[in-house]
Amino acid sequence: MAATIKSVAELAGVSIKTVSRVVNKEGTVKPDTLKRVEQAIAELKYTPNKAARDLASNATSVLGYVYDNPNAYYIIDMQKGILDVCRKNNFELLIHPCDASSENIAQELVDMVDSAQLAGLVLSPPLSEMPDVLHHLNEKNISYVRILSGDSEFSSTLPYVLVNDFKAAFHITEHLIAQGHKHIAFIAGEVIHKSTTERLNGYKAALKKASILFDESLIIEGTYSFETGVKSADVLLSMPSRPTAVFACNDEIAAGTLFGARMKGIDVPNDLAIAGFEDSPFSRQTFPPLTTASQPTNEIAQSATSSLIQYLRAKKTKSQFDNLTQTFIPQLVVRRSTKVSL
Amino acid sequence: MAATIKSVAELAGVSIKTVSRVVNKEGTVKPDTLKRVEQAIAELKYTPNKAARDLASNATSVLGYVYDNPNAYYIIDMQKGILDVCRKNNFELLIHPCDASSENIAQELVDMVDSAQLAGLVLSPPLSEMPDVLHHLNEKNISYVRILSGDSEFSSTLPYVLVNDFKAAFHITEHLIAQGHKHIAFIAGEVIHKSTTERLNGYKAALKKASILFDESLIIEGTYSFETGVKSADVLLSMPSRPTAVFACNDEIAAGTLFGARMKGIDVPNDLAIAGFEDSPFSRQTFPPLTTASQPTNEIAQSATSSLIQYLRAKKTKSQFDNLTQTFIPQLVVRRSTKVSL
DNA sequence: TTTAAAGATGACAGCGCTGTCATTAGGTGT
DNA sequence: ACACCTAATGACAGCGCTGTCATCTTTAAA
Repeated sequence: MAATIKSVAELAGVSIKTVSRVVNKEGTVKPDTLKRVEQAIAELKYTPNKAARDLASNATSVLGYVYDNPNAYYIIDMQKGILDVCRKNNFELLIHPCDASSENIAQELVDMVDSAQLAGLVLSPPLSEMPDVLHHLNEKNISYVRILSGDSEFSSTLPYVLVNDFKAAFHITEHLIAQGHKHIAFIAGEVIHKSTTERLNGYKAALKKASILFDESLIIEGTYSFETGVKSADVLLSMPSRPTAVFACNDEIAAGTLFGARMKGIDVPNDLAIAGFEDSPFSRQTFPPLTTASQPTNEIAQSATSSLIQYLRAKKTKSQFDNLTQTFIPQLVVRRSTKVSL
Repeated sequence: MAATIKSVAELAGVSIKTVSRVVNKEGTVKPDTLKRVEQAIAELKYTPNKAARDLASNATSVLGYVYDNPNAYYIIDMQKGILDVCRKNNFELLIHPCDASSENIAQELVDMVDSAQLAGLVLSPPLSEMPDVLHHLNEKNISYVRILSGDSEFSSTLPYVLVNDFKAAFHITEHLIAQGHKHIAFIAGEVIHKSTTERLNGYKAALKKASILFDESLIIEGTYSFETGVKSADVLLSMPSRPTAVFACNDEIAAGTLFGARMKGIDVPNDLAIAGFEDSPFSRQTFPPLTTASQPTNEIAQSATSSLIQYLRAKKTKSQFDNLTQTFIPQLVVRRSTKVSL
């Protein structure tokens, strides 16, 4: 049978409470006692029983990662990042894919947290940006950390991590302009994603800086999907004065646009430059490879998760929680889809 | 505070044990008692405390999904399938990405199961096919279900699910032959994946059936990666008598091959037909879209997970476990990369 | 009607830990 | 020497459930 706290205590010649103190790093144990206990733990290969722990301390150590995002790579990266931090802190991770457009998504999440007895939630867009969801969580006093698109910090009791899509989009558009483009189309993703409007604003800002008139007809609304790209290519390429460049809101759209351009025999980047966003693995594998903006998803996830855990600890001990918000700026990656000579 | 079994018992006017019986569907409760208890549960919105349950029953209800697979889509699909079944059965899922090529992967897994106190493991290739890993798990009496490539059932106390890559590869190759190809190259993935050899064997069998001589020089060894495809295209296309078709072991390789062919100005499918495997989302999005074989990953995951849960139940009650192995055959999906008129 | 067997329910210990509070040991100052 | 304080440790209840076994109730057979 597995070792218990009792067997460790006996071997070390101390009470179980002292073992508990060592395991929980309470720090009020004499150095030599500490050593004896640690040795006993090692010898018996003791691992604290999670269930007993949770039960006794009336607090679980399971976080939930809730997502609704079509990008498998993004999710996998997020998961890895969250997991890394969870492991280091003895937390577990529960995965919960869901449908953000569902009628009662807020209730679903609350119920889920309840029934799975979660300590807290990691929310990525678009869930992290839905007022209704946040409101319900707040009401039930559920802890969560948000990853969201934005460029300015704001005050909040709960932790959050920002991704500055505005600046990244600005840089991409500037790059396009630097290649000589003046007619630059913008293909948007779901408007429910704040990233869409942030990226659009970055695009607009760059145009303005270059004194290029913003042309409403060059904006196409769609979803973060390959299909949107294909359809948009169709629309854009049959315009009387067609754009010479396209800034797609993500790589999927960009890949679709590329596909659509191909269908029409349009050469990329000579006849049409295409830029994406997110640096998905396949953005390197299209022909030609896509210019894009790369965000350190893994790091973002880690940062968010450790903030959440710190918050939970502070909450438990009722101590002060310093909400040190990190901001990440996706970096421009130039590839052949926007530049001939590379 | 949240309702406990005690409060439910009081409200229903029964003992806590009876509530426990209802919650666990033991079936030895009178219909009207049952109704009273159920009503009390609903009224108090009672959810059993997982920690207490696990502690008292000395068994956790957390499964682990261990994977080392470069295909994000595959993993996401697997996860969803596993999760669906877990939810229905009140199990939780712990995700554990790992590196199969690591020296002490077996030990890592054993330790992980230990420290996270897992009930069982879901193993997908290549881990499900590594004798050393399985051996270690067996030694520690850890329960697991395997998803693996194979075409014949075999006896095993532990559950497993088969994916018949042989037949699927056979069909793909036959399709290529039907298009008039006689010079068909095969680009292999990691040999550690049994799927690689299964697919190669399917390829060989189809050639044989069509009386086409197997040509060793048309076989290229590589990894399941885009890069392998690019490099292979280079090699194949500079052969004196170059192949007219390529069967790539997965879509990534196929996409790479397509990319490589493009670089050389080779037209697909007219000058070179390319088939992949796995039906990854991007196989639809290359230009031209890839012919491939589609496996119902989600179903496979579900099947595997429910087998595992059944096994665990049987083990707990020491009853007979019927190892009903399911076999899945990936289906041929024909797209333009192998066929001009479509 | 009596009696045994089966069915339904309850009492209670105990799973392995943490929190609370009591106790003991080890200084410090007078 | 004493009281006095702090640091280190231990005793013990109890977290919310399940398993075991005892008890009570019903049903069917004699």
